[in-house]
Amino acid sequence: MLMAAIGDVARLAGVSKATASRALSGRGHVAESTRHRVEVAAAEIGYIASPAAASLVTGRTMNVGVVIPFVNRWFFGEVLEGIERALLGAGYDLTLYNVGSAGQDRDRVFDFFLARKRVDAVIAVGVDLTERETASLDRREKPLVSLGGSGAGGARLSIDDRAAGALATEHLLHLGHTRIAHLAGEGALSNPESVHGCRREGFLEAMAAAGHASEADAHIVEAEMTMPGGYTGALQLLGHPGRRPSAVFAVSDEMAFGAIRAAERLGLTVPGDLSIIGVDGHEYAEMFGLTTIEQYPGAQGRLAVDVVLHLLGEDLADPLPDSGAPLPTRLVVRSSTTAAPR
Amino acid sequence: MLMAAIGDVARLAGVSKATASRALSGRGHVAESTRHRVEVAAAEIGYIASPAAASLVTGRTMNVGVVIPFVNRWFFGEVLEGIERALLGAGYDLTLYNVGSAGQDRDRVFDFFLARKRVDAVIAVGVDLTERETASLDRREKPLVSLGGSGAGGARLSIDDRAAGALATEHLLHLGHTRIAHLAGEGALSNPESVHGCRREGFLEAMAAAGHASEADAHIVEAEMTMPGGYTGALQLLGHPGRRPSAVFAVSDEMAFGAIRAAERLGLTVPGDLSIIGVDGHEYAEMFGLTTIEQYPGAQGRLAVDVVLHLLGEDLADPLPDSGAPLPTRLVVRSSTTAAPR
DNA sequence: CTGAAAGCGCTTACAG
DNA sequence: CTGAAAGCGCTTACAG
Repeated sequence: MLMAAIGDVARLAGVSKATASRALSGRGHVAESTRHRVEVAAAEIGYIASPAAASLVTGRTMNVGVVIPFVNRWFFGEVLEGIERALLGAGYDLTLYNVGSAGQDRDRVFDFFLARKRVDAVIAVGVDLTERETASLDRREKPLVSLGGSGAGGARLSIDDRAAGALATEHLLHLGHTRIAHLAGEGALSNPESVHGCRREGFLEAMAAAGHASEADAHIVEAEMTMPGGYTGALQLLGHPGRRPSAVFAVSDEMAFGAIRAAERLGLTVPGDLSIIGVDGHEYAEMFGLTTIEQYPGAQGRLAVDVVLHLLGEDLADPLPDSGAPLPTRLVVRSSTTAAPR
Repeated sequence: MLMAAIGDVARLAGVSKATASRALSGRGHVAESTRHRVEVAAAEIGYIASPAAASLVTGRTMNVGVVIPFVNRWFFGEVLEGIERALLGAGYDLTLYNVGSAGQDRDRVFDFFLARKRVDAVIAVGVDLTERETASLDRREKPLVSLGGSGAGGARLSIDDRAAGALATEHLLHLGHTRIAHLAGEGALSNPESVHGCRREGFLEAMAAAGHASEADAHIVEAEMTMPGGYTGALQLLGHPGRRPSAVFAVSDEMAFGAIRAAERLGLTVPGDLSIIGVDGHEYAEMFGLTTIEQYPGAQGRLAVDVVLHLLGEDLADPLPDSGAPLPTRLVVRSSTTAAPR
């Protein structure tokens, strides 16, 4: 009684376990009256199927693993919430693997945790996957969807980070700025395929196209993609006497917020003395008056789930959008950018 | 071959499935040489046990459910990361249920997802649990640890929120402030058992003890516990002509950051015109120069896991600290608070 | 539309 | 120390 099994339901409803199973799962034909009797019986004794038993025979766990390097940075948190909601809605569980850069923990997750038959599929968020990692999932025939980040294999979803970097830069160029600095993410130079690497490329391209290639190179500072990272990086950029930039393109909104504070600390007004643009559409952007290239991480997470469900053979109400097309972004101009001082 | 079973390992090692199982799990006696042969065989064919099969017979899933209302607020994100790391280290999976205030989603999580035999235990973070919810877990004999939040049943871990609120207020009183406002969390008044409800109580107690009871009541504003919430709330508090407070106790650091920006926007200097104190020890606190009552959410998450493992009968290396004792906090004074203007 | 039987891949008494 | 057998709780061909 403590843990009613399907046999108990069957007995109470006066049917076989097979029929009870069919009635409850909705697979296979069952007479309407029978189904009703089974449902009543199940409700009466509070029957809930054992996922382990079901999984053992069906091979499906109704569980999706999510590999994500951060939980506490806005973009990642939003994606995670979007994924969770969509998965829950579809009756799936979400198993969280919070692992970042390569290392022991990450190997353990891929080699042990994900290799077991515990998840039906994997969503990797902002992870630069190694060949070994994708191959491992491939071998186990686990569908893989990756959102942002680099690596071959699996379905890939991402905005056009290079275009976003170029657009942000062009916005500043368009306002007449030429001394434009870039607050880049750590490893942007050494890892050009990464999200922040691509945005840096976009910055350089736009600057080169406008004839400021040499200017650009000298004005890139890499820092942690957080508000304190942006603060520290911007202090470095703005405190240097002489060639102070008149505009900064920050690779993320969180860094841009830090840059705003750094400017204020140095007595510079934004945007009077310094224009600042970010990328993300962070929920604080409005409060900071930040011009940014919005993206929609919550929707991205939900889309990743749609793709996963599709790969798992679930019928979806809505058709999937064009695969391969970059995810939507939008330039939102606020008060942190203005025309270059004459 | 694609998915090697324990029978394959046994055959290759020339032993029975029972022996292979014992050798691999470490339960029961196996000759050293036999164990070695089995391990070699398992490694050779890349054998990984099916958790579903094991769980079906042992009744253990090696999986802990975490119920958490936010992922993207600093305290919650830190707790979640702490829990994840500790669980992973102990070989457990973490299933994430991102549900907040009561509602359909939350009922579904407790009635369906958590009721199944899919998790061995539950950690609830910052959730005010209803009796029905704790009873449901109790009935299924699922250990429950809750961190912050209210509700009977299960092991409870939390800082002394009332004391934290009182201490923050006393710090300001000690500096000579009397017109002290409180930026409270939403629902602090209507839900006095909640985290922000307790901190509000502490504020009122300290103010009353100092003879400023009537002053206090008039200076409480409730807002969302985020930076924009703090910004909006503080604008309201500070923009009102006449009786402007000289100090603000914000229920969380994130709100305090918003209050700092609001003050600046209104042309007030911090701490010259306004002292501000928060609670949390947010990673941005140093950058903002914020005086705060630190707590240690990462360590809290790890501790919650220790308690859960203990309840699950796992032997722990370190003994558990006093149960019942509040979790540690520490007043860290920075540049956002100073003596009251004369 | 329904039931009897087999089987998913493990672990665990029970013998020896 | 090791093995044969039973069984965890489901689902799914296979019959009827």
